[in-house]
Amino acid sequence: MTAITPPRMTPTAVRILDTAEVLFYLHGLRAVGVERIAEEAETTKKTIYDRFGSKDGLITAYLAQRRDRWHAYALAFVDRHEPDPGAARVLALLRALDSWMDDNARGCGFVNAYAELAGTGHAGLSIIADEKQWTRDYYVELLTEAGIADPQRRGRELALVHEGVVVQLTAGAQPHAMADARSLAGRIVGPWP
Amino acid sequence: MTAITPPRMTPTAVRILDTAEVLFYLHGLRAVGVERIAEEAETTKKTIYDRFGSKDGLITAYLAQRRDRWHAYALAFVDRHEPDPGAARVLALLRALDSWMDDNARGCGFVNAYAELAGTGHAGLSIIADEKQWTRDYYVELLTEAGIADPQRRGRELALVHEGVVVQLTAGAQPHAMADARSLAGRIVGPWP
DNA sequence: CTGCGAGTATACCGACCGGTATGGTTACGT
DNA sequence: ACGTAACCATACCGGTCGGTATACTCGCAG
Repeated sequence: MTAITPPRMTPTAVRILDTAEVLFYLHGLRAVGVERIAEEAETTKKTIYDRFGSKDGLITAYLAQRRDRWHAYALAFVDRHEPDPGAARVLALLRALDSWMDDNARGCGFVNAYAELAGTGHAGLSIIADEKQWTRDYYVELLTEAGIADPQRRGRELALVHEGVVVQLTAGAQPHAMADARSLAGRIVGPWP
Repeated sequence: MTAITPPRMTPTAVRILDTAEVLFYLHGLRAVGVERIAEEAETTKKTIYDRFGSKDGLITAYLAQRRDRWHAYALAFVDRHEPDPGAARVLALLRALDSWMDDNARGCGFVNAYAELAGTGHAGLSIIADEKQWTRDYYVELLTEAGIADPQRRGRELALVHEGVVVQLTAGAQPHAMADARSLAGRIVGPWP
């Protein structure tokens, strides 16, 4: 039995993880050392290793927390802005992304993490795939409850646009990409010729 | 005058750059040390620094070479497979990406590099933006020569799909994403309701 | 009262990092 | 023949990396 102990989220562990989330997202995984996280979280390396076991453990916890945070954000945004099933509710998920990116201008944290983790057998890779699948599935779910035809395929198409716009806005240096994404998404959701 | 001396591409410099391109793409920028590049290129750190000045200089040269290689590949692919203007020729650019990714399964090297460089003032960042703009512009150009209406907007939409499918195929772990991208792109290029 | 978990503080480890220094060997153009 | 550019080999530099060890304080539950 090699049961993996999940980190015990003591108050200091919460502070560590919140600090790590900011730094990892802002500067990248390898660019941020454990010592710097300890300093900015006002604790010590010892405590980080007591709580998370290793830097890889901390990275995994970071990805899981970020995934959960995005899911909660998207769910709440859609429910609050478009509570009723329909095309507008589907498109609200893209608006959630737009709003989310106001505070996340460095692109998709999962794509960025993938860039540094792919090829290694890192535990965080499955969390990254998880997040992408969740967003695809949520589009499909919203299309289904809206009674729109062929929700699976349209959901996957919306997910394509969803990921594409993030890249264009950041690496692509295309500040108006969201408008294109919205109009394209509107046509994917709308009636078909 | 602080004229930047471009690297003199001696035979060894070519070997260094080719090795760097493979290693940087496969493992990431920070994950690969100068010493390892020297070993695998069968040369020495001294020569690397003589030719490229610094690791950042080598990274910049890597991005420039990769950009040029993709441009040449895309141009040649489209011309060879669909020499005549029209919708099929526009879609051939997406097929070029499909083919390109057979040997580049780790996603977009520029998006990956952006993940590690964003926020720094690295010279490579403008090369990344360059590449994204070139691909967008090429879509627009192909649409224009095909005589398709509203080529600017459709070009930007195709570029969205283009970037989106790479993310879904790699970080998204969605092996069938290319089929969705193709059918969506087909509708973007095709007649409008 | 005692034991324990949480946390602090600090020193340390070997390995590796980007980058430099020294010195020597070839090949080639003038 | 001589200078120069390209390259090789190796040792070295200060700094940082992930991770460990030691020793201490504090609050709390038995």
